[in-house]
Amino acid sequence: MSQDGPLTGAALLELLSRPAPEVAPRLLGGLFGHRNGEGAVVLRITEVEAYGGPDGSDLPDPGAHTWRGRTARNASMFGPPGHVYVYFTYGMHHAVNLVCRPEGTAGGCLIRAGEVVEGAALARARRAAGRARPVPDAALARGPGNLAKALGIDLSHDGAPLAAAEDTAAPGFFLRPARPESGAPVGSGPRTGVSGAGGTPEFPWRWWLLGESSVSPYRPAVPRRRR
DNA sequence: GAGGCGATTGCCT
DNA sequence: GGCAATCGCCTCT
Repeated sequence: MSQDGPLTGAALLELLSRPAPEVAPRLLGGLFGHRNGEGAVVLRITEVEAYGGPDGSDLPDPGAHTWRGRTARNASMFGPPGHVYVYFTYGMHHAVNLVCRPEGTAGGCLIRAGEVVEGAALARARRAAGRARPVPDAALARGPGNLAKALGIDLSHDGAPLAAAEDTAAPGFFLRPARPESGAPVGSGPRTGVSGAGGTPEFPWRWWLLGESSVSPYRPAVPRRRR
């Protein structure tokens, strides 16, 4: 994939090399897109969460998949920045993170929600699969599982590189962060669905654009009942 | 090798 | 608001 737009590629890598809680708010309002053989879907990011590293690291995060160290599943989170970490959960949902921090250190930003600004027809078709009712446009990419589905993302994309600008011909991912001076009102709070210490107000590592209908509702982690 | 559970979602009551 | 669906990964035996 064409990796380096002249200046933007370097700027993107510089941004993504920082700790995730620093990067995440900067992603709000930016564009994130994915193109494959079916076409491209592009989002304006409206909700993100930051995740850190393992116990004993310089950014320990008991709510992160990396908390117990590197495994085959989370290896991408320890990889170089400017790539994506895709995981599969609940037996049916995928979610996508942008890997942050230099290689060897773990961190990432979970893209939780966005407003579809390009490829809405394709996103609608993907989201409609297996459903009785149509999906409102504001909900096409509301929630990490829905967002991954709208973008056509699955485990085969884990570790894929991120380009700094959209190449309208090449398949793959691209990211265009928001301009730092864009002063849109932002909310922040505890991360959704994170259990244990990582879900406490001490980790207010979720950010969203206020007043956006595509932002997912907050849900605290619910301990699963035993059968 | 087995068992538990999850950075969720959508339907049902 | 409650809860089933569904399976790969992780932990423990």
